[in-house]
This record gives sequence, C-alpha cells and structure tokens, in this order.
Amino acid sequence: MSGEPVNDGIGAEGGDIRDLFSYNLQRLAGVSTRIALLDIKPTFGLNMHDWRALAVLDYLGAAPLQVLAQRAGVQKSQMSRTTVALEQRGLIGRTGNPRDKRSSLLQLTDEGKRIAREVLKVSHERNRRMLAHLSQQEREQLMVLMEKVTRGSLEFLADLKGGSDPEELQTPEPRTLFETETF
Amino acid sequence: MSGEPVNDGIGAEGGDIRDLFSYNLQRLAGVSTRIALLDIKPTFGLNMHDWRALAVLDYLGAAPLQVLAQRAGVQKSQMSRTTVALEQRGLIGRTGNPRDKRSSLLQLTDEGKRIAREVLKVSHERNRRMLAHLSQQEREQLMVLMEKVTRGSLEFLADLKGGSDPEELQTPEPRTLFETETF
DNA sequence: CTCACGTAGTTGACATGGTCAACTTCATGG
DNA sequence: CCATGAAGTTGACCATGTCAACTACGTGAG
Repeated sequence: MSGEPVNDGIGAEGGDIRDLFSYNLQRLAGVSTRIALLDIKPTFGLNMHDWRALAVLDYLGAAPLQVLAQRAGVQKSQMSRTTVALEQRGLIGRTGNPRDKRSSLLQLTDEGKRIAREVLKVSHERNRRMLAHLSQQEREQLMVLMEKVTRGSLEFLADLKGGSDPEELQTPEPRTLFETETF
Repeated sequence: MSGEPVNDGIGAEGGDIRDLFSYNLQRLAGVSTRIALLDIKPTFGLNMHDWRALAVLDYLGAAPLQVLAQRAGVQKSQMSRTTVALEQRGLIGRTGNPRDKRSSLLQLTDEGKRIAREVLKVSHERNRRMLAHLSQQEREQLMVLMEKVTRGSLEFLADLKGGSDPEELQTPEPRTLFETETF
C-alpha cells in the first residue's frame, strides 16, 4: 500500500548492497574522515591518530598507554608510535607510573591542551555542518541509535574473535557505556 | 530538570570528544570493517575493495570503470587496480564500449555473480547481528538519518574542496539519492 | 626468595588504503 | 585536422591496520 519502500539496513531478498547499513556506514565514515583531514591536517599538522590521542588524553587526564589505546580504539603498537611523535612535538609528557615501572603516565602538556581544545572547537563546528539537515531531536536520536548499534556490534565482534578472548577489542566508550575504568 | 544529559552529536561547551558524532561514527565504522573482514577475507579471499567492486557491479550490470569508481566511492586509480586483480581471478570480464574506444564495459562473470550473491547473503546476516538491539522501526529510522547526514556531509565536503569542483566526490548513492545516471 | 609466567610498551615487517601526478589513448568541437 | 580534454593505467608516496618478536618489569606459586 505505502508507495515508498522502506529500508531497514539489513536488506531482504532482492536488496543490493545499497540497502546495507554497513555499506552506508562505511561511505559516510569515509566522507567524514576526508572532511576532518581537510580541517585538521593543514591547520594543525595532525593526522587522525594524533587528534584522537590528544582528545582522549584531554578527558582522561593522565593515563598509561594501554588505557589510552583502548579508549581511542587502536592497538597499543599504533598508539605507541603516535605518542612518541606527539612527545617529540612537545604536546605530550610522561611521568613515571608509581604503580608500575614498566609504564609511564601520559598527559598533555600545556601546549597539548591548547591544541586539543582548539581542534575540539573546530570539530564541533564540523559536526554541526555535517548534521545540518537534522533537527535537534533527530540528532539526539541518531546518537542514541549509534550507541545501540555500537554495543551490538562489539558483542558480535567479541563472538567472532573466537568465543575465547572477549576482552580484546571491546574497549570503547560512548560515555554511557564503560564508565568502569580502573587502571 | 531532566536527569539525563542528552547528546546531540555536536557537543557544546564542556563536552569532550566522546560527544562528537564524527568520533562515534569512526569508532563504529572501524568495528564494522573488522567484522566484515573476519567474515569475508577467510571465506572468499576478498578485501573491502574487491567486495565493493563486485557488489556495485552486481547492481549496475555493465559499466565503465569511471562509473563503477564513483558508485563505490573510490578513486578511479584504486578501482583500476581492483578490477585488474578481479579480472585475473575470473570474476570480472570486459567488453568493448561501443560508445568510447578508450574504455571497456566491466561486468561480472557467472562466477563473479555467484560470489557477489553469496557475500551479499552473509552481509545481510552480519548487518542483522549488528542491528540486533534495534527494533524494526529504529532500524528504518537509522537508515533515514544516515542518509540525511550523508547528504549534508557531501555538501559540506563539496564546499571545502574549493567552491570550485563540486563534481568530484559527490558521487554516492543511498538509492534515493542520485538516481540520475547517464553514462 | 626465586622462578615461571604474564603484562606494558616498543619495534620491525608487512598488507592495505587513500591521494596525486604523469602518461597513453581516444573523443570532440572549432 | 588540430587543440583540448576525458578514460584509464601506472608509479610513487604516505597513512592505517595487524601481527610477531623482544625487553623490562610485575606477580603468584612453591
């Protein structure tokens, strides 16, 4: 009866790739990355890794590398290289971890904080433009839905990664998830 | 008065990176990619480029490389390499383009079609699991919202890419967008 | 205490992905 | 028929993601 075919992101019989949630998600994420880099790379000389590391450290305060990596959603090897580079640029400092001599606590320098706040500000503006066609209510709803999908996807991923090590990547944070940190 | 702070994906004063739509989008996309590769790489020996090329060709039927690249959202140089590899594996064939001797029309072989359909099937299941926590209505709503955001983001990107060449990347397809193809 | 085992972090190697520029081949309009 | 430009290919380069090995240190069992 209804003229418009609706799309639920799963795609039933006869549907093609354009009906898949994951496909549209990837496309949107690609566009978002390109926009972010056009913003951030020329102005601040940061790539996405750098920016995420700074931003996550900004709200963590001081944290060992492992925690930083988990929160940013990257492997520790990646984060190690990123933090070394940021330290050389004077945006990050290290202090000994009193509880564990194998690690240091990473934290933003004053310059690092300044940059992080500036980038965060232009990122707000960037997001505002990306979400321009949505009403306030739609924006809130979108965030809620994405969080649900993230939760479901992480469970799925944990399943696939051998039923064995569920710990590995289930790290993230949509603020309402995981406020249970105890490093 | 309301106890819960709501999040609109833009992040106002005092918000941190976890409030940003783009940040959560990137994290979810990363998880989605990892899930997809765990599915597709071992079973079919395809990477994401391969899979997208096959899937897009599946609904395009026969198309020159440029169109295929646009629809898949990648540059023609990338798509060129992908199609060469897929042709060598016997999943894609070429026939002369009657309208333009510089190009060929690409199309799936029977084997290519078979693979594309199989991968599409497991992708349906994958999306079903990722969206497991959403009701039917929420899933439909999510797709609508993502399409709006994609539209807004593409406009924004076109703006940034010099007000000049708006053509370049605004190619995509959430089916309801762009049904105006005329190659 | 000490030793075996686990964990934090670093590093090397490698595959993939994204971008740009140069180049060939052909199309098309003046 | 010539100048200009588009289609596709290729080479180069950087960013990203993943894995394994290795060092240094923590921890629990004996």
